[in-house]
Amino acid sequence: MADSGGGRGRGAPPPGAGQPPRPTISPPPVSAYDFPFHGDAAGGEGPSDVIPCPLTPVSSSFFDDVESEFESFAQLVQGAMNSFAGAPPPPWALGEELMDAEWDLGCEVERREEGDLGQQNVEMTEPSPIFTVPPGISPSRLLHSPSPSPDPGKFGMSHQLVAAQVTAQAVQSQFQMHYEAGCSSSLSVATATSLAQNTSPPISLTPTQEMSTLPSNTDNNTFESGEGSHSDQRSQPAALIIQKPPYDGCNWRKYAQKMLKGSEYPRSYYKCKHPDCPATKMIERSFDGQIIAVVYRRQHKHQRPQPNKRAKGVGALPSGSNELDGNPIPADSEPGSQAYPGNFSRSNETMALPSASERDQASNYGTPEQLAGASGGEETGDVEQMKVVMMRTDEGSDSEPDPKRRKIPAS
DNA sequence: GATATTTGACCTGAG
DNA sequence: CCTCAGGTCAAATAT
Repeated sequence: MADSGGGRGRGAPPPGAGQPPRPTISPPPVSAYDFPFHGDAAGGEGPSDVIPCPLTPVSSSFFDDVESEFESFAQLVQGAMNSFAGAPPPPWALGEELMDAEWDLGCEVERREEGDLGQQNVEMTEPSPIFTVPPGISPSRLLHSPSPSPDPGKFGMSHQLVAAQVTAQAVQSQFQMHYEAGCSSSLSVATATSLAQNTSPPISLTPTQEMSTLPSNTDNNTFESGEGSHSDQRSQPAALIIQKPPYDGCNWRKYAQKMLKGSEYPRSYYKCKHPDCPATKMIERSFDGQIIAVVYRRQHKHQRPQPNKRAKGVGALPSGSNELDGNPIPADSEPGSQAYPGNFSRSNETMALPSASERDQASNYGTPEQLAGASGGEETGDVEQMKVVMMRTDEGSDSEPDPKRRKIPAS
């Protein structure tokens, strides 16, 4: 009710000020264990290495926490970093990997909540490297990053948040690297972008603008920049860039936007336009328009549009399939960015111009098999149950009925 | 005029 | 049982 009243309107406030150079982080290969579920939903082709979607719990609390427990937090981060550091930063296209992984899983990336984070935290500390911190980025930097309003009391959470943040950063960085390299893979998932970019001078650990630049397939990702042109974005990271939700291959319709309590950024809710598709996704964006986190919920019940392996291209929509739902591509869908990953299960090859969207898409769609399975009734009897939580292993995610379903009016 | 987005209200679940 | 927070709906508005 009233919560949304806060900051509605995703207006994009003035971009914060300049941002520090983006650090480079190379995400290391992640083991499937990261994704407890989905083993091969993809149809078997799924990559064994799955990278957890970097959903970063973005919220002001993060900063708060961080600040309050700065030291501890630093330590925590450092520890995590150390672990990561050990992993070799393969130049592989993270985006693709991610995509595949997500896709295979049909992954529903779920933003880890505080509680969930706890687990994450554990993982972070564990030897299993979620990502490595390349020379470009120094953990110390992260550690030293200033944090805005401290909020003592949430220590535990801060760690988790931090961890998540770091992960996200890593991923983001990676994506960016790819982009720059010419790889168009992008991370649609939650990347922690500068959480505090403008809001506060805080943590510099966020590669922020990366996201903004990333998708830049110029034509595909339609960024809404206050004024700037896409080209500028590349060079001007600080510019206010509003990233549109990544195109997943299906059309999403924004049906709501809300300000979360602990978050400084509003969360946008999108629904798959497909009639039967219960898939929804939530995107958190910073005021700058950067995507901070993307969470997918439920799987698409419909078949994913067939990507004709056409690379993006403005007119490269997959033939006919582009209309995924028969609807014109909404702004959110990022017209033009349709490079669907070939199949739900795999898309690497197709990704000529993978954009964040692709990844996104992958994450939501079930692979054909999955889809079928869903209907068939494997465990997916209901897509809703498909809620796969990236690291949430403790909860019975499968038993999740429907997060919050509004009661249906009797009439 | 149609479609998409915005926004307040409502509902549900968790604490 | 109550309150809080999150998620969704639907009307209003914008494009």
